[in-house]
Amino acid sequence: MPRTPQTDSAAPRDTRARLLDAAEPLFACRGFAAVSIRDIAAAAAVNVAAVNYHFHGKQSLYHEVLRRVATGKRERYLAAIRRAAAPPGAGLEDVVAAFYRIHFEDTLKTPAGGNFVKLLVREMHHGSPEGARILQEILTPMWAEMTELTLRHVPGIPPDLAPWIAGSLHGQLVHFTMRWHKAHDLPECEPAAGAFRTVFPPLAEDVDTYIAAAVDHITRFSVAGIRAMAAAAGTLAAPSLEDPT
Amino acid sequence: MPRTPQTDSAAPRDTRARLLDAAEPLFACRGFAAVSIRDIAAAAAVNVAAVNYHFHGKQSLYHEVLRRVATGKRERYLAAIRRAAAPPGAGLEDVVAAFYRIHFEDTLKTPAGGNFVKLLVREMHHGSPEGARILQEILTPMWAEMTELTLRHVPGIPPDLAPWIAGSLHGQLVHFTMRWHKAHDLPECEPAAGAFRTVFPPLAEDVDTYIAAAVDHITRFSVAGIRAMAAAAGTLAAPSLEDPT
DNA sequence: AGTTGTTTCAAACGTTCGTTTGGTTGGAAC
DNA sequence: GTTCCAACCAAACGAACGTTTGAAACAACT
Repeated sequence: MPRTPQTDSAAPRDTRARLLDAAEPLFACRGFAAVSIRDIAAAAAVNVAAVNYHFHGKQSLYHEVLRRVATGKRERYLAAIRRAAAPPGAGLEDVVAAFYRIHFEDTLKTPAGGNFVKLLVREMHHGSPEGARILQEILTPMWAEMTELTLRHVPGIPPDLAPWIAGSLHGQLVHFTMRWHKAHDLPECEPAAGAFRTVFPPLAEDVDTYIAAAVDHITRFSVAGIRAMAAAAGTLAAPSLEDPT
Repeated sequence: MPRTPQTDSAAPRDTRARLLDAAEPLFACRGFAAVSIRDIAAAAAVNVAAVNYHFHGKQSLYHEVLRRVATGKRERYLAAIRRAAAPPGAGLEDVVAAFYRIHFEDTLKTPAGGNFVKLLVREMHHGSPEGARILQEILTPMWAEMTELTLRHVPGIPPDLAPWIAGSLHGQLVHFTMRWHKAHDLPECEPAAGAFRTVFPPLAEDVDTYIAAAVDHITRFSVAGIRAMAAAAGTLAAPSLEDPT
């Protein structure tokens, strides 16, 4: 039987939840290997053995963090999409802009969203099969729906071109998301911020200004790209750029 | 006085060079922390102490690897640009396509280029200030020239829009570069390939097919985007998408 | 009060890591 | 032949890590 915790003082939350809360930003900022369970235990103000008691080990704690941020992101996304409720006469611009705005608002302005995208990028670039599997399982349907909803609004896109367009959208999304975090996060989280800002100068100092400009740019840039793909696909099947015969 | 090495047998290259050659793919695939100097020494078939003798330690070896791949990339890029020699009447499409083709040919088809881009992405996402500084110092002029050469061919782009366009180009470049590596590299280098292929299905099985399709797509998509930015900038200063008044 | 089962903790365990040590090798300089 | 020194190597060192241990603390129940 679970006892009501509490030893003596204030309000010690469930040790398990405190570990998850403490581990999430640490893993997001420094990665799995660079965070020791002693760091996590210290941040959560609990004993090191608590990690192996409440979870089976460091790996399981990390996987639990991944599961939590992924499901959180999915739920916030679904809620935001429901709230944004595409108007009847919405065009491609509106849909693309709405998706990007939802993502940036969540990812750049909330700690949970920021941790999610950092863990996601990290896991996709450096991760274990198990970690990538956890994220992929939770997020794949959400991404598929995003792509499908976007491309539904432009006719004449052959199915084999859709993943290319989705790739261009995703690449820009990741770039402009990480660009903000790399340049504006606390130094303890982004130690290489200086060099990054030299290569990619900050495009705005205020979050809301950045989001507005980023949504505006990506939408304009991508909608033109998508329309060009549709137009080219409408004229001939697989045109080659350097063979104008 | 450096003696000619050679103890007895065949042709034992300089131990220093062998360490660099062995360390480069290991660091590129697994990252700095996940590679031990014992791994490197074993791959180079030398003693572990050689790392601290020829370099000052693991970190210095890693920085030397970074320096070598970055300068190698820059030299190959300059040679390729000189070889590609923009024809007099070259349009925006030709310039953009040439840049992407040069990059993909180097990054997807040569081990050195593959190691470079993996180390670069890793260092930009997870790196130390010193590592990022090394790469930034060597690559910044090259990237600035790439952007300048590209945007020179389209008039009417205000200077403050250039970094946004460069970001869109860079984001797509990284996405489609890593997309190939993640899906087609050896399992020992990409352990999460399975999950990655689920989220981002492979777009081609042959490298040359992939490069041709990627260059074609990114060029068409991006040129349309760039032209749209130029057109919008030509009509009004900073038009807002959702304020059509 | 006593028993039970869960939770916490200080301490230690065994491993792996980067680095250092002390000594050997082997060709070049005298 | 002797000296010299860069190069190499087996072995060990100290630190940091993830994990385990055994006992103490605590609330709930009889």
